[in-house]
Amino acid sequence: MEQLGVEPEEEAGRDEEEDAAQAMERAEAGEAGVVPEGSSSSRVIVHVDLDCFYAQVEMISNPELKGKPLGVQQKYLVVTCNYEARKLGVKKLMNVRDAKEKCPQLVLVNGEDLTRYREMSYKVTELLEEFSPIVERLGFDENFVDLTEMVEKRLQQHQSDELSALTVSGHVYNNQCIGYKTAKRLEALGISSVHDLQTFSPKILEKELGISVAQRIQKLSFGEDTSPVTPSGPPQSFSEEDSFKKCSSEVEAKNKIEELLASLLNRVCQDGRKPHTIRLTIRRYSSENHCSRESRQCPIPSHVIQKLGTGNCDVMTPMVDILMKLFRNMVNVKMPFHLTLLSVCLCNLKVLNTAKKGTIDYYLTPSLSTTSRSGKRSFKMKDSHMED
DNA sequence: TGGGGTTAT
DNA sequence: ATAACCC
Repeated sequence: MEQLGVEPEEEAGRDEEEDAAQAMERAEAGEAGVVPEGSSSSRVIVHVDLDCFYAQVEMISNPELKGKPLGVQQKYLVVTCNYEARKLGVKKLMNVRDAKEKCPQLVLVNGEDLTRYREMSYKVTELLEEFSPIVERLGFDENFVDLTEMVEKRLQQHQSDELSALTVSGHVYNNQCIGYKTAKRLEALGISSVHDLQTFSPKILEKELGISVAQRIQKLSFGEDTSPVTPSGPPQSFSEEDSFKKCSSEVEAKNKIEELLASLLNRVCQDGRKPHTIRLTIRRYSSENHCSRESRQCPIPSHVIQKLGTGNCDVMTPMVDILMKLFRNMVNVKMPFHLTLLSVCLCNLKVLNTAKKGTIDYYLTPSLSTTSRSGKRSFKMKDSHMED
């Protein structure tokens, strides 16, 4: 086996940060899996998966909720719930009506505003980054930490003062992942179990799914995942969306877009980097094909970018104007329309910098090097003079 | 089915 | 710009 993974158990009713810290302590204590014998390819990766994260954040915010069956509601869905609620039959992504029917005592809090969840989520990631900078986020509540280097260092120390080999506990991370679309295609090939996939002809699978997907999922079917833990760093995009039963007029749309944009501007202001692209996404009402969205994006004019984060200058107006142009590009407002979702995204984030052309800093600045992978702690920016 | 995110094409 | 994936 190339890789061992560990999924630390979380404990109910604890502060999320404590959970993460305890998991790491256990990993440090040697409970994480490691293969000492020479194989240089073996890695130690801890998977920290927080259960019912939103519900836990809510219980920390309001301790009176602890001990009660609690669900977090977005629109008419209970997106997650605590263990008390689960015991009483509430499931993730359950309809509010079904949940109330199953569990009349269920306490519901609204979780449509993700601000506090997002903040707590990054606190957890930052905590894990103290152990190793190689932390990859998956959603708001999962982190993968590559502890290979840390463990190897400790192993060397250990070997010098003790003659024993370390005993290893921990289990192979069980990867049963296959997305919806791929699952359908596999089923059409008669593949419905992990075993089916393990024994299926690699050649035919490659023809069917393309070499990249085919080889990857077949390795996964044997529990082998050699993909690196890629440090997530700061987010690549900021977006806010709102879904609703019906939006059928331009003014209505504009009001909602203004709301979304206002929150986004706060977030982007706190981040410090500047978005160079803006995108508007819509979902049209339709009986079928509910999943499909359409979007339009465009560069943010540089004079608008400069005003970002300066607070007093009105950046809303020009940006709303841009968004409404994108809107009318997608929606013929002279015809009746029915939208069920609007989303605004600010992306293509660039670090502002003091680097002048021709200096060492200029060439060392990630946002100016061609690939621009928004450098995080590797390059801390100082004062923000601008010369974009 | 929410309100986010990422990468590949 | 979209599609597919993740939570």
